[in-house]
Amino acid sequence: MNISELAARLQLSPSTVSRVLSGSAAKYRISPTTANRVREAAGRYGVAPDPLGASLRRGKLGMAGFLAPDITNPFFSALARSIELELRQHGITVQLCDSAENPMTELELLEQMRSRRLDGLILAPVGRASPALTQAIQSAGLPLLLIDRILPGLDVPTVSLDNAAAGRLAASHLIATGHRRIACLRGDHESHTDRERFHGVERTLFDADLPLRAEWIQGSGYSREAGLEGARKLFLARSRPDAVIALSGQGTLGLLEAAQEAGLRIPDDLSLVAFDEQPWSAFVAPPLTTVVQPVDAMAKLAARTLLLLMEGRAAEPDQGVFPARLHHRSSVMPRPAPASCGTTDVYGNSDGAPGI
Amino acid sequence: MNISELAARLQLSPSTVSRVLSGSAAKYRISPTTANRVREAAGRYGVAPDPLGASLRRGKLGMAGFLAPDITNPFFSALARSIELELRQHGITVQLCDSAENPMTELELLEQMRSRRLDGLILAPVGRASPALTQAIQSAGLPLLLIDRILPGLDVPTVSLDNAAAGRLAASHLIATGHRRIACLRGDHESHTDRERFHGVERTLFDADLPLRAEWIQGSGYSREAGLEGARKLFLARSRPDAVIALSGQGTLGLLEAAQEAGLRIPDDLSLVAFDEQPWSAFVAPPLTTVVQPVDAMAKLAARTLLLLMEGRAAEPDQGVFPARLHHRSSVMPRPAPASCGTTDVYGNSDGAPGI
DNA sequence: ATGAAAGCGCTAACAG
DNA sequence: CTGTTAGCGCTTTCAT
Repeated sequence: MNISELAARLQLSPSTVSRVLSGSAAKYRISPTTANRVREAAGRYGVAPDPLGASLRRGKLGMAGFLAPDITNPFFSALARSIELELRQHGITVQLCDSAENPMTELELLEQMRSRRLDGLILAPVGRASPALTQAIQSAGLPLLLIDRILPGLDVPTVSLDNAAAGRLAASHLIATGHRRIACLRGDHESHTDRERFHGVERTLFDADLPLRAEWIQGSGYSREAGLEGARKLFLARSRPDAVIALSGQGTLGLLEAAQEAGLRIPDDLSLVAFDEQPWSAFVAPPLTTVVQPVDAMAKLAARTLLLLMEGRAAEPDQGVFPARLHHRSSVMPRPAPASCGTTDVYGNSDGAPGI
Repeated sequence: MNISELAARLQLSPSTVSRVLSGSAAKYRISPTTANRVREAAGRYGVAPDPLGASLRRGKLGMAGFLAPDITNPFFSALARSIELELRQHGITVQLCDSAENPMTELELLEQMRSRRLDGLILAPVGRASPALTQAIQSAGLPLLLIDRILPGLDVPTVSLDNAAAGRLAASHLIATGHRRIACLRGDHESHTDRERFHGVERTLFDADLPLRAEWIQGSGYSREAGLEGARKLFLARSRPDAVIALSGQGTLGLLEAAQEAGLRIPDDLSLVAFDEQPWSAFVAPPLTTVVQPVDAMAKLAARTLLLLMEGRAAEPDQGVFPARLHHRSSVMPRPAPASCGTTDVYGNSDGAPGI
């Protein structure tokens, strides 16, 4: 039964019933008697306004979207949960979508959400800034906000980590603990996030006069498989690194797998700093020193900013860059300082022997 | 711009444009000339039928829902991804929702989806079978299918693991490897899933004449925190078990944490079989022997069955119970058989000394 | 091969 | 305080 039918049964006009049921009884000064009569009947027959009709009429859906690149990644599922919580508290339902790290899917989904006239969208892009995507975003015509992986050159409010600083943080820690042969397992090179993190690492090593050999830069992609493949290559490097920074959470899983395959012990053979704290970070062997993002704070800011945007207000600028923290555990083993300025190799593994 | 405006510009009626754009040009024998003219203009102006209007008119949304109890749990996020993939291939968008293991939220979300007139719903319930939930499901009035956690006494198509058999599988393995003091870290006792798994374990131990002390049954809830708390109690047991079966994936994380706290070594001090293969199962210390569910097959069947249901056809009965497999890794350490039938305690830990 | 018209269920402007 | 009316954007008879 719908509002009109109920109205008929009550000998009232649909308007009146609508007003009561959509909570504007007071505003229209519906008599308490009528209001109660309506509410009672609505309850009894299980009548509620059909959101479809209401949305069509109002031009509002009461629904925002969150499009994540990988719902399987704890970072994004945590983000999703927090965003949903925050938005729901403000009466906004969220439609959660997963592009599975696939730019095509992402584009389709984006188009879908646009055409469904969502009231707003939080987008954590796959990270590949294609013209099509840029275009789709710019012409989306709905309040939109980017989170985590940034698309540069796009004038859209944004919530993200200070990725360059995070890269520096990881590298500095490794340097401070005596590592001198620091490798990097990257994510998707085309993503701004990865580039910034890498840039931070690179810069820090450079400033410390430490080499960053080409064979120490591996990995291309955010998947576990990409991490596995990259790490395998890394472990085949003729000159073995004494530490590695893994720039992606899923990639770290691949690294762990490769290390297992190769019989490489962490941190004895190789120290590891891994991006993204994960539920299991403390329990793998060894417990991982991680770069942790303030997921909750980021989600909350994103949600609130979107709410603002949806009200037509402008987002406050520059609130959206968060600092990373290091969570120290045992995947980093301090290395003794080299005897002197010479090329002495304490670990005897710079002789070109392939790693394990 | 919408269909009518486009029609006006083309000097056509909205009907014609609608017919072309919704793919029924052939059916109505629209002349190819007109059809192409429409398509070209639609492309140029970026016009597509507004799903809202279409849905209202058709009474169909082209959208199904998946309501998961914990999107943060890899099992459910994997499920979500597979379901979405399958459904999207059939032109159905899926709205993914997360009830965060909260029955209230679940109820609200369910009500929402009902009122939004989704075309179908796959529900992985939190697992607590309240009358309100049962009622909501029965009166949902949309094609609905339960997955993973079953609500008994509800005549609804269902896809699930053979949980009792899975429990038996885990217990038998432990018995076969010489364990005689087998504990169980449960999930939410009110969920059918947990009960069945536990029942399988209990029954197997009983049949093998093995004791199952009350203090060896701990844990109540699917969260990691619940697992932590339960495991702590377990490790305080006056009589220490030589193995534990963890009935929930998130709970296992808590167990691992508690073991770490207590300085308990797995599998030396305690063997572990954990439910739900997780991305990290192979990398924790030690790599975990897990009970694995055929997630993909389950998701596919669920999606296909829902599709059937949405076409008004009945689901085939009894296709929906899947067997579990054991993935052998190193968290189970074979125990030597006791010398004889006596009470000899090889590990010297039945003397009532607290765990640790 | 196309158009006119009705109506999906709702709400908001306007009228009383 | 309540009703009337119009129309959100679309699809689908029914007509031609």
